Amino acid sequence: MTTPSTREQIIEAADQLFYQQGFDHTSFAHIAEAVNISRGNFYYHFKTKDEILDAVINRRLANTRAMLEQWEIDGATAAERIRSFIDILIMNRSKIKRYGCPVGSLCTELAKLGHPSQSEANRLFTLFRVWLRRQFEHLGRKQDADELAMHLLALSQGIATLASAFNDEKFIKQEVSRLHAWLSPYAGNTHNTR
Amino acid sequence: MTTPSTREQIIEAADQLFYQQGFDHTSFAHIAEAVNISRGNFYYHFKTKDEILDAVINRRLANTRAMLEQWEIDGATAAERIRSFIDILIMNRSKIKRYGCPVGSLCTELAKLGHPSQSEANRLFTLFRVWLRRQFEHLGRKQDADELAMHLLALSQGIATLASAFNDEKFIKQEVSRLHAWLSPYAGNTHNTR
DNA sequence: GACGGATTTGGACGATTGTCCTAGTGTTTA
DNA sequence: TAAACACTAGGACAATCGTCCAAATCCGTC
Repeated sequence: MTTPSTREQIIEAADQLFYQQGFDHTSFAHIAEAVNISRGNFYYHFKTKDEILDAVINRRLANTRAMLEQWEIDGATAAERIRSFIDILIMNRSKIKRYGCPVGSLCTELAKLGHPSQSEANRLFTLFRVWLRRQFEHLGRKQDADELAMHLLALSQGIATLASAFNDEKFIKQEVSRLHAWLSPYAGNTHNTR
Repeated sequence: MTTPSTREQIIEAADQLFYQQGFDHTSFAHIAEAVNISRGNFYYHFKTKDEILDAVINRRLANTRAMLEQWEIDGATAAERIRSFIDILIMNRSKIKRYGCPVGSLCTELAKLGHPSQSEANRLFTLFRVWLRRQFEHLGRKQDADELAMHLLALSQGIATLASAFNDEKFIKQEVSRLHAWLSPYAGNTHNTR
């Protein structure tokens, strides 16, 4: 068990703080306190705050790719794999209730700031979109696979937003049940190979 | 045609800027420039920035109430009234594409900031929720009226978020069509009084 | 033990933030 | 005309922001 490098500690702390407090509102002082280093130390590891943001986004991209690959390994059928996606709403419900969706809230904030890394952050959405699209194609929905993927993505976003606004975990469970019921007709009568 | 008071001009400018740039990132200087007044003038009209926020929220609450009442007047049936709600996604698609949903993005930001006016902002969501619930009750769905209302609200949120991230107006139209198709089974075979 | 590169510290910097005050300009009322 | 009031301009203020630097410290190598 090696101790993570300072650079990685900064990225990890920034990742969490950007999620919990937002990018703009998170200052160097906040991150420094979390990692327990001096403010001046940042310049050695990152030239600007935007460089930290890029590192955080890359970290999230890598984590997301790893997660999708794992689902690909664990899920025997495409329907099962899509259920893995739906169930992250349940698994992360506690944090979602407090801070919403990490992807959606970051993209929305960067859009409002007109931030140059906006397109990089949006790649997180694209990752899910492409992956989900492929799953729906496996379910024999070649025609509207992308539409179904986007629909599922959109609903997940909205669920996170409302769960946070109404501080309601039960709503998440309710909508997840709805989603599973919505998915089941697609799940049947196809050869669910990968 | 009377010229609006300075106070109202401030609130209106702040409303737009909070939507376009976010609350935290919008400074007194931004608003002052938009209204063309000196920065020092603020203190006469508003003691703190939070007071401006409250005024903006109240303005949005009033506007939303007026809009819902108008829909109540214009729509002959409950289904027609719900369609009015769905169609704001189309009407505002240009701004939604750029800045997302004004309600959702504000509530998400205030939640991350831990801002005291968070609950006030969430009343905007409640306004829509209660109104939609009543419409679904009119459609004879007493049992799950609230669930349907929340579902519709959530999907609208997600559509706005993704349309903004992917900079895609066509996606809005696509999802609105889906929504109308989703609604039509509910719309039939009931007495659609108000 | 001495050297040298990697890492960290604490603080300086100019700019910007929200807040607050005083002086001044208008406009209405007596 | 004079007093009272509503409103505005401009700047001071302490704090905080992101950025940047010089000096100190750590640590492995000769």
